[in-house]
Amino acid sequence: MVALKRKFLDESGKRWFDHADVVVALVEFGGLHGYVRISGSSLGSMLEVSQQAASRKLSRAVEAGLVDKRTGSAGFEYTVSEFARGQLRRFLNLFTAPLPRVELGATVVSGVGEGRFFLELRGYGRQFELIYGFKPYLGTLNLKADQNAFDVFRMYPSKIVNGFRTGNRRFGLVLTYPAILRLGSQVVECVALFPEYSRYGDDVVELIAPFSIKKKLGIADGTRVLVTPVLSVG
Amino acid sequence: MVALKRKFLDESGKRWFDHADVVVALVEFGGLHGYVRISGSSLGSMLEVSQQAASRKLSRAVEAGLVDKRTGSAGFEYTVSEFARGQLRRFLNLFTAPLPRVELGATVVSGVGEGRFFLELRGYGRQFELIYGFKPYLGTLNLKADQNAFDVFRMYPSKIVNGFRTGNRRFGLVLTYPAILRLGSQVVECVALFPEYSRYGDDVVELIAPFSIKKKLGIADGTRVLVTPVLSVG
DNA sequence: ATTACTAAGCAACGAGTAG
DNA sequence: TCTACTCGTTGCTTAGTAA
Repeated sequence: MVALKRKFLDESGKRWFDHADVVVALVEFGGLHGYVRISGSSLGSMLEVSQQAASRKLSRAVEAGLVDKRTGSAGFEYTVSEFARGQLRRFLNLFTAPLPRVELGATVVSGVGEGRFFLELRGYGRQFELIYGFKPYLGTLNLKADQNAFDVFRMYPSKIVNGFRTGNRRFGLVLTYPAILRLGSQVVECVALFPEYSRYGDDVVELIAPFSIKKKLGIADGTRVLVTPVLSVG
Repeated sequence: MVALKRKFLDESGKRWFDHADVVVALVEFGGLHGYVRISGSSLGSMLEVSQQAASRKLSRAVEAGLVDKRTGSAGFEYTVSEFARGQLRRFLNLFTAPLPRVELGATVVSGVGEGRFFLELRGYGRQFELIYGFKPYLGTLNLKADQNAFDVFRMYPSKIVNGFRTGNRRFGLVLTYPAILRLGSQVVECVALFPEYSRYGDDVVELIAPFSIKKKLGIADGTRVLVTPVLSVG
């Protein structure tokens, strides 16, 4: 049972917002469309820090690969790196994109039964009840979506189930999203789970409901279904 | 001669990127569309800092007015404040808006002749020459634009003229942008200046060129002109 | 003018713990 | 469980200065 750590955020140190001051300043002064000639002291006066601090911040942002540096005729010039632009694009997308009404196509797959194990843990179970007001059926329905499901769900407000530790074992947090599952004309309200530690990738959705979804809808592995993130259940 | 400090960036401490980690995490977990239930320890595990640090960061972001806090059924809930959303919107604009081909309508106004004084300072003059390759005529043409000119120009890559100090006097930095000035069919390539310290507001554009623009175009106070930011002169 | 070093001060961090 | 306190340590920031 190898659990992978899901990256809710990028790797520390290489996240653009670890160097947000430098990146934002560069963007504000045109560093998105080309190299900007800027000295440590100028950056310092804009960010209201010393020349030394500003120079250091710049070097570190360059080291982290978020800012590109070159030598111009009148000193060093900097621009926002393509790597940082990529991260920014994703972030801005979250900001500007209206909540999409997406019906994710997905195929029912079989889990390994560990969903039951986790749901039985008081640390998780109590939180689910508190947040959603129902005692979940002790088993998850696993779907393999046709695309990256987490990227779709994460645009919605998550209800966070906090992690905890029992004895010497740590259990990670779980991002949960209210969802609707469709099979033909049948509709089930449920909750999608994206655990911090999971055996699955971002295209797998684990669903819970107050009852066995499989039995209620009469589905088996391989059945095609549609799943949609929603703002709230009920 | 009262010089106002132009705000290139927002006030320190109340800038969203001073709390970028918290704001970004909140956005990533849906805090844009409503309150998100999140504990210090959860935020900590996402940002890879301790529970204490995460709680502190949250409180500080709340104090700064960037994050709103409320008490939910299962603990505190947070959302990105409208104040922060405003800052983010402006930032996103810089990022997503294509460089607009704007012709700013403006009226020629008379300055107080201090343009000449600043241009004569070696600290500025040498940098202008180095960057733009011409010795500026010792006087600025001042325009009062019909809208906030700085907000338009700042979408373009700026060439920064660094500040300096002579004796005990400090001279702030100047953001400069290549521009084109139009009067009827006549066109002049010039450079727009937005000094850190200025007597004017963001709707006033100070222009320099290798020659006297006023004489070349035969204009006087009150003449209507059009000014357009461009990527480069020549 | 610039960047970058060192030393001293101070703010932020994590560990432990209380409420 | 949570938040929030203290405290010792770490690491960032600044001033001064060299190159």
